[in-house]
Amino acid sequence: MAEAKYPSIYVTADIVLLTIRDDQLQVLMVERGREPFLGRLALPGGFVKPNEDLREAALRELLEETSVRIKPKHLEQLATYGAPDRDPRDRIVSVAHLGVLASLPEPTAGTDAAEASWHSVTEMIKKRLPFDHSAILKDGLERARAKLEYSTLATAFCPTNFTIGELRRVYELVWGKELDPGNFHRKVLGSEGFIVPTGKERQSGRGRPSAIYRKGPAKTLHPPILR
Amino acid sequence: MAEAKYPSIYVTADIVLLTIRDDQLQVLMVERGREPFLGRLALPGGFVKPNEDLREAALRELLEETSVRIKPKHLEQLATYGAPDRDPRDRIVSVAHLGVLASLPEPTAGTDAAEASWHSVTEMIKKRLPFDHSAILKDGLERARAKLEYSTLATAFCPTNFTIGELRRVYELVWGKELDPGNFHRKVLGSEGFIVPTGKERQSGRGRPSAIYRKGPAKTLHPPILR
DNA sequence: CAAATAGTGTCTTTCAGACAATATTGT
DNA sequence: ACAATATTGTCTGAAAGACACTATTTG
Repeated sequence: MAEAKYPSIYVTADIVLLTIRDDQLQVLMVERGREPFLGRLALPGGFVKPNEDLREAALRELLEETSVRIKPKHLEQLATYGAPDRDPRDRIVSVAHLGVLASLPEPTAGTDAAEASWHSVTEMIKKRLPFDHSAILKDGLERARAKLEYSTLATAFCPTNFTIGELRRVYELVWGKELDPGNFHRKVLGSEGFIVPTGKERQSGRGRPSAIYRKGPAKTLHPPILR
Repeated sequence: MAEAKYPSIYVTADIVLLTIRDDQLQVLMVERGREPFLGRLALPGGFVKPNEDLREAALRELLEETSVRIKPKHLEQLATYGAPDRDPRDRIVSVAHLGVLASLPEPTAGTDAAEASWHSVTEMIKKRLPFDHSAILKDGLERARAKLEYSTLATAFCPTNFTIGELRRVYELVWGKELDPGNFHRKVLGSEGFIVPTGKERQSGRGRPSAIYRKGPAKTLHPPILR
């Protein structure tokens, strides 16, 4: 093809990885190990290899740049950011991904050289992040918010077994507003295939024990759970 | 950065441009002028230039490859396709876009070398298109279908002035099913800022004359118009 | 018992969808 | 008058949201 006429472009895969920790919506960030923006907090990501799919690249970078061993329960492409000046040095097009994970047993961890750490999404949204990572994070958050309405994405924030109260907390933290426990309960159970009972009960804390559920087979919610 | 370690990748911008012509949902295709797949029908698109935004590239390719002078009323990024083997020769990542246009006065037209022509979406969906263009077209169609529900995208298929009947026809053709005229009428008028009356009336054909509307200021529909 | 959380019941409003009825034109 | 399209009206059922109420646990 036109190899000479069209100088190639560097392609990276970045990822907005969300989880809920300490009753907070958090995002995984890495401390940049090289210029530009050395030492600054940025979204994890890196160059796509010649024979690698975009999704693979996002997953690999997650493993390399951070010590996140467990794969995200959910991973989807978000959007591609390609403004010519988005990187001050080279022309780099970034294919951003959105990932969602249940809170890990081991908190931050940091085996490799790169420092990976969880941060409050609210705080990261306020900060000015390097490159166009502020826009990417904002878009990722909005995507997650929107998908809670009509998809079963919320279960990706939960461990295998969870209570309706925990699921509700996911919605509350991502949407940033409290929901009526009673109405939520009914809506979730009324949405075909969203969650299935395990038969088990109890769990933690004070108050009446709750039934324990697992993710159901549904991918989309009928009817949806609106913001 | 790692220029040596990470061989660059070619980036193209492709576009699924939809319109309604001859009471049919149609998509703009070009006849490929070079290998691979020389002579085959494919989605318009081409290489992103070094200092060009992705959106710009999509628009430029549309102008270059086809004689579509008028800009699409709507243009958004669809998704990025980057399977390593999606192009049999080089590693090419394609940032696909979705465009929507009102039916042009001049039908196909074809000034440049490349042959551009409108085709029934239904037929193109059935066909096996080169590269992964079948998947891209399918995704583009699904995006358009979904966006009719909660956005004002449908008006992008219409000229400046249109009747509710014409707007309904957009929904019917994109969704592939007939809608109740009465219910549609009420829903559209009840959706804040979707369309505004021009005061004018009449238009064409048989039957009671219809009021003429223009696109309103709203971007999203409250309440939505569900499939 | 008080506080906390889980879960159920009730009521009002909104809206979707089916379908009937009326309005106004061209043939 | 008839066919076609626009527009309005009526009814039923689903679901959202507010909120009261019951159930069951811990402290």
